[in-house]
Amino acid sequence: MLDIRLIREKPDFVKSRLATRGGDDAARIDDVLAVDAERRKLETALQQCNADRKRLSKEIGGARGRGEDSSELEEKVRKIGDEIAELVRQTAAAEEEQRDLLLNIPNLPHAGAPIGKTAAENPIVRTWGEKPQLAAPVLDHVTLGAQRKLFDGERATKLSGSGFICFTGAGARLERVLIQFMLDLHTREHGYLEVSPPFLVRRDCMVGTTQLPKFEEDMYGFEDGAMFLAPTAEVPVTNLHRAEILPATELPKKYVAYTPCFRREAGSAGRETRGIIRVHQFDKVELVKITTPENSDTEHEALTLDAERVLQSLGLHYRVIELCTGDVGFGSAKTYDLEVWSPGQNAYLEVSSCSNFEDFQARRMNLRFKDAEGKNRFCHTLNGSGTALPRLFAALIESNQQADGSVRIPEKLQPYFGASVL
RNA sequence: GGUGAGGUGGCUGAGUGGUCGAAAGCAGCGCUUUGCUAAAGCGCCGUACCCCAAAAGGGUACCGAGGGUUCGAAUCCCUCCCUCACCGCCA
Repeated sequence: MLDIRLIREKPDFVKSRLATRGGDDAARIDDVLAVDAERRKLETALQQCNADRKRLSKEIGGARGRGEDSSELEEKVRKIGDEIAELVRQTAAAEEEQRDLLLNIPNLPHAGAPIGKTAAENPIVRTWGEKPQLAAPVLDHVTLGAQRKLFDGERATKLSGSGFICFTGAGARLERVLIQFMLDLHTREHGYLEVSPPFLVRRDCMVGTTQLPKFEEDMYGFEDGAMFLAPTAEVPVTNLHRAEILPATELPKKYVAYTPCFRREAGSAGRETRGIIRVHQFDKVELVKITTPENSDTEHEALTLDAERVLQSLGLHYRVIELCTGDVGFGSAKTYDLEVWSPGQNAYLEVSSCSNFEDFQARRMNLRFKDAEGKNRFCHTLNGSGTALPRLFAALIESNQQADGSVRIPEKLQPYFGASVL
């Protein structure tokens, strides 16, 4: 959520920053400003009435204490009471309208974000490793998975419908081992605290981390929208500190969490749906940082490197791209995507998205910290998916396939997996 | 799921209809005195929002949340959430 004061004080700046995203968000700024002006007018009138009532009510108390007649005063206050009731109604309506508007306005792109309209304009920041030299024919993960019986899409569909996957045998083992490998890497070498949060969260949490109200159709909700299956661990983990004021000495908070993630993927049927690339339920190991505004850029770079370490450790060729202003997500100011090379698809595949939300989520969650001067300020929140498991899995087996049809297990993973080939 | 007890400022804890934004204590900040650690006295010590060009200043709201009763609610009534205890059921 954007700061209403920033909008009030620098509307042109806000509009021009929003315009770099494309779309008509700039027009909404005028709507917000109009509602804000009206709201404040109402609030001032309401406060005046409240002050009058408070004063007169005390007079009534005093008069009664002295045994004097107060019926005239009471009549006066009764009238003010009616006025207050009406003003309260109007003020509440204006507040709600303002909040609804604000909740649907995206974050301002980071000052240094590359300007662009579509994903095609995302610059490549850096590239690591090289495409593996594989003997022809190069098989994709679907074929490899079928040959090695690593997962069973048909039977998963029998259980839950299309878009679900069931890992089996060595595949299930590899999946589990990747999770543990990542958790160990981030806790032991990068200083993250492991948490294992609930997967079901209240509606408030989904609003806090910007999934709602805009993307409700992509979420699995139930109990009349009161509860949701988390689409990413970012939701429960970031919300751990919702409505808290953290001591500055405790920042940055660094969390790593493994959770399954649930997404409807509404409207994406047929796109990238081959195999296990896009499914409704998948495992993910997520990194979350909560920092001060001063340190958020530095921490964001470090977070991205931490996520990259996973791919490096597994010897997977990847590149880092930065999302341009037209492609960056609704709540994010700045995002790096990690794209791993998929030999089977002969393309780069997004496995990890490292975003800096600045204070956009913190304002929604009322997540603050006490700075050196004792002032309460909003935190900055960052997260990077420490990698979506099925995609990592796919790239891993494709990149390590051997001429004889077996799959080599990367060295770092062997102690976890217990074998060198699959 | 049932029954009971509760939710008050950073913490402890008073307060059952009218100068209560809220006693007192602790912690914290400042000053004074004595002074080796330390002690005593005094003062300050919540958040959000609104008005004001800004500062100064003024105002409103907030005692788990939301409604209601009333001229007036921390205080009375209703609903919900949460915590604790016990009982039941159960992986």
